[in-house]
Amino acid sequence: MGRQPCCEKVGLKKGPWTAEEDQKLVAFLLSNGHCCWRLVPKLAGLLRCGKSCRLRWTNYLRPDLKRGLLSEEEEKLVIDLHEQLGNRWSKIAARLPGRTDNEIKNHWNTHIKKKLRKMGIDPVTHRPAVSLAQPDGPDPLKQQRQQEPSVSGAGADDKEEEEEAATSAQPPQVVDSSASSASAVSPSCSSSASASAATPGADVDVDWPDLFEVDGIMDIDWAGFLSASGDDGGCSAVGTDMLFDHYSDVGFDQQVWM
DNA sequence: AACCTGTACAACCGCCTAGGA
DNA sequence: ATCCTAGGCGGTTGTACAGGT
Repeated sequence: MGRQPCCEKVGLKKGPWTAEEDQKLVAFLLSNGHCCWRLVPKLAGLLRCGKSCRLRWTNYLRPDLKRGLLSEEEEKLVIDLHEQLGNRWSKIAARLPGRTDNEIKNHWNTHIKKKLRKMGIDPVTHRPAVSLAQPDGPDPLKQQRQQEPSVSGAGADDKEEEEEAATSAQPPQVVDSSASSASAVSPSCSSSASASAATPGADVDVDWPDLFEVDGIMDIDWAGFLSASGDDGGCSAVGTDMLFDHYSDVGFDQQVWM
């Protein structure tokens, strides 16, 4: 049996993308869009699988992406949305213009999760984590796992448990209200990729040919092209006041965070 | 200066789902 | 109703880099 690979993997390149590959992909997508991701690498002259191209485009090359750290407001929003939606990163990303699910997921796992734990908040339930009463004690994660029923099955069960835990704190009434805002963001940039790429951020006029005079395409300050994004370029330090507000009912010590 | 460890993030993998034949 | 394909999603891994010893 077994599952068919998404594409012929033989002879395909893996690993980090080179600037040249980026240029080829961007040039192709901007001029042609994508009718079918499977054909994109062939037509663009890339030794990559379509899936890889799609990922590279949506997570890294899309011109409407913001770069840099999440702002204070964005981080707060991520926490809010995670509380409602659980690990539905794409849904969360749909509410944050210019951010990708991958980016948010990474930020959550590397930054926010840690901060919440430090604050004594269980990042899954968004409630005070009992086991964190002794921050220097045994690994709170281990204790948490021990408290939970066995999750050796992984997969769907695992997810359901987490969702249940997350939603038990607050019922998931997020009926695709994301749809409205999501449409403005178009994180999946599916069939409208070419359109959204050609007109990133509505009335932004991007001089695309200039892009290819840059060595590594990601050296480009996309934000510079996207004046409509309206943030500070993503370089602002992630503040915490809003988090303190958010969890004020939990009653954690602000000093712990600092 | 060299090595070790931890962190951040890009990329991959496998599963799920929607839509068409 | 069933099968197949492509796209999408979330979890996990790999790697480069920074900081510490």
